[in-house]
This record gives sequence, structure tokens and C-alpha cells, in this order.
Amino acid sequence: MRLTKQDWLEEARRRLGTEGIAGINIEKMARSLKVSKGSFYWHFKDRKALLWSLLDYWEENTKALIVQAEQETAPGDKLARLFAEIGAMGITGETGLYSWAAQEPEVQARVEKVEKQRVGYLEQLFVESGFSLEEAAQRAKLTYLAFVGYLYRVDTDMTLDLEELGQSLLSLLIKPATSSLNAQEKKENKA
Amino acid sequence: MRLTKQDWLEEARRRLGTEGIAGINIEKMARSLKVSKGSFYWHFKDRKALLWSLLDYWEENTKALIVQAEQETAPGDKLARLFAEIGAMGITGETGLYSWAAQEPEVQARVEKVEKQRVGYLEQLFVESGFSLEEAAQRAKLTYLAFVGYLYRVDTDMTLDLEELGQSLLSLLIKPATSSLNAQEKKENKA
DNA sequence: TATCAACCATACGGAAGCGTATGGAGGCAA
DNA sequence: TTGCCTCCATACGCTTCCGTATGGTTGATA
Repeated sequence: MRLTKQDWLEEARRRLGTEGIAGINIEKMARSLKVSKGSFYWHFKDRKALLWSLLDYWEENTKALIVQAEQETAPGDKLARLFAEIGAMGITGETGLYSWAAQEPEVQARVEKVEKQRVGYLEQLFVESGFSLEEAAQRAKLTYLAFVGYLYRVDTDMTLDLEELGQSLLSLLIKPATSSLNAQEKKENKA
Repeated sequence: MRLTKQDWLEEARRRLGTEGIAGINIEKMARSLKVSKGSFYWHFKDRKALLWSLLDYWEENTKALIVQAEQETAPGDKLARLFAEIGAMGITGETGLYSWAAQEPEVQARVEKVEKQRVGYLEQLFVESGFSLEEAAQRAKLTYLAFVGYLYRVDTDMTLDLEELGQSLLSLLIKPATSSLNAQEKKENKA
């Protein structure tokens, strides 16, 4: 069977989701794909190159997600959209990246860069909702932590499903300010 | 140097915290402890036996934590105490257990058992705070997810520190009900 | 159809880990 | 002193990876 670089990347993403970083084992992958590892080393310099490509993909994914969310107008809708899109595409494998990052500083730096974008975006949503910068930062981090927790505990009894999580966060963290913002809008309408 | 079983367990816990499950490498540990692995295999049947002992320790730890928290009376204080104790003892290594659990069903079962105790306890706290069972369950899970997220992102810019997290959860998830409960208490006082 | 580049198989060397076998070293007790 | 029990060192076999070297296959193209 003739493979492309993409085939290998897809297999790697599958395994990152189910078995974590340790699942990205060239000889096992070759067996799954029914080729020899000669194929792998044709498409990639070494194992690290593959993992690095995975990081690229992951980074693009985050950006795309934010673009999608921004199609909504209200911050609450943006957050809901964000969770919906995440649920739709299924970002399995994040956890694998984190544990990998914990071991290699280079990777940690890249992961943190992407995470900064994420938390930064969440922060923006809370600011749009009418919170102060400090409040927004706090709520953004809390939201992100809950999300990371979700990623790790998904498929156990301990977690809400993604929609529930989104709704909970929405009602607990955004609602109060949205209503106060509505109050302000009413004021402006009267003026 | 003559070692005890405890010495090996402590070394393992250290490594679980810093390097995760993969860090529990018998030959590396032996080098750190300046003995040969002959010592290890005298104290433990095999690597799995050591890991299993680690699970025991972790389970006991959770129970102890709950006992400590129960020394407080108000549910809010209990939650705060919980986070304080966690911060004091530093439960590093949890994340290593999770990723290990993801790979071995036996371990997964044990981890989930302990997690059920944890979330169950949190649920109880929210019920004590005046929430309905459903609300309490939702908030307990959210709290736990945020906690797990914290464990994974600690030592990055993406997280609040543990006290902040506790305070945030307290003010966002318990406060509203506590005040409504206060309102009820006032009613009762008038009657 | 002959050639060349793209792609893959096979076989190997080497490192790292696990677990075992066996033989001490050292204390303690008869 | 002799024997025994606890604990450890050393050396080995086995497996599973990674990465390389080398040659084979296939399909497009001149």
C-alpha cells in the first residue's frame, strides 16, 4: 500500500488521542498501516519531525476555532459556538501534547504560546460581556482550566459533557454581567 | 546503602510528580538512590507492584483530605480548607496517575472510584450550601474539572494559583446560594 | 520500452528497559 | 565459629524501540 505524509499524520493523531504521546510508536504505526517503517522514514526525518508536525496542526486548529467563534456577535454566543465547534471536530489528543510538553521545554514553549492565544481570546469574550480586565482574566483562566479538566476526564463519570460544560460556564460566568450590560443598554436607550 | 520499601516509594512519588509515569524507571531510580536494581526487586515483585502501592497511597491521601475539610462547619469554609490542605501537602503526581489510568483499565477503575468519592464530597458541600441535587452535581463536576485542569496547567501562565482558584470557585459557585440561604435564615429569625 | 524518481521492504546496529539467577556482604544468634 | 537471614551487586537474556543502509518495486514520462 502506498501512503502519503497525511496518512501518517492521521494515524499519529488517532493514536495521540487514544494512547497519548507514547502511542506514537513508529513500528506500531507501521503495523497498523500495514507498511514497514521504511515508509515512515521516507516521509519524515525522524519521530520528532512527526511530533512537530502534529504541533503545527494543533496550532492551526486553535486559530480556526477562534475564527469560527467570531462569526457570532454576542460574546455568550461566541462562547457557545466555541464549545459547539470543539465538540464537532473533537479535539482529541490535546492531553497527549500536554504531557509531552511537560517533558520537553521546546514543546512546552510552543504549547504555552497557543494557550496564551486561547486564554487571551476567552478574556476578550468576558471583557465584551462587560467585566473588568481583572475579572475577565480570572474567569478566562477558570474557563480554560475547566476545559482542560474536561479533556482529561472525558469518557468518565466525573465530567459533564461538552455542551453541559459550555452551558454551565455560560450561565455561571457570563450571565450576571450580560444582564448588567442589558441594564446599561436600557439606560442608553432612554437617553 | 541499605534501603527500605519506603525509600523506594518516596523516590517513585517524587518522579511521578516531575516526570510522570514514564519517570518511574527502575534502573534510573536505582541510580538516583545509588543502589542497584537488585535492591528494588528485593522489595517489590515488579514495577507494577510499586505503581499499585502508589495508588494505595493516593487513595489514603484523598480520604485524609476530606477528613481535614470536615473539621470546618460551613460548607464554604470546608471548600476553602480543602484547597488550603491540598496546597499545603502538594498533591503532585496526580496527572501521572491519570495518564497511567488511561492506558490500563484496572487502574482506570481504581482512579474513578476515588474520583467518585471526591466529586461526591463536593456535591455534598454544594447541597449543604442550599443547592438542589442537580445544581449541586453540576457545580461539583465543574469544580472538579477546574481542579484537574489546575493540576495539569500548574506552573504555567495559564492557571490561577490554588488559593485564587479556590476563592474564584467559592465566590462564583457557592456565594449566590449562601446569600439566599442567609435570606432564609433572616426569615426564620423573624418568625 | 527504458529510465528515473518516488516510495517501500528487509535487515541490521544500538540503546534502554524489564525481570531473573546467582553469588556475595553483613549482622545476629546459637 | 558456624549458620542463617536480610539485603544488595553483577551479569545475563529478552523485548521493544529508534534510526540507518541498502536494495527492490512501481508508475509516470520521454
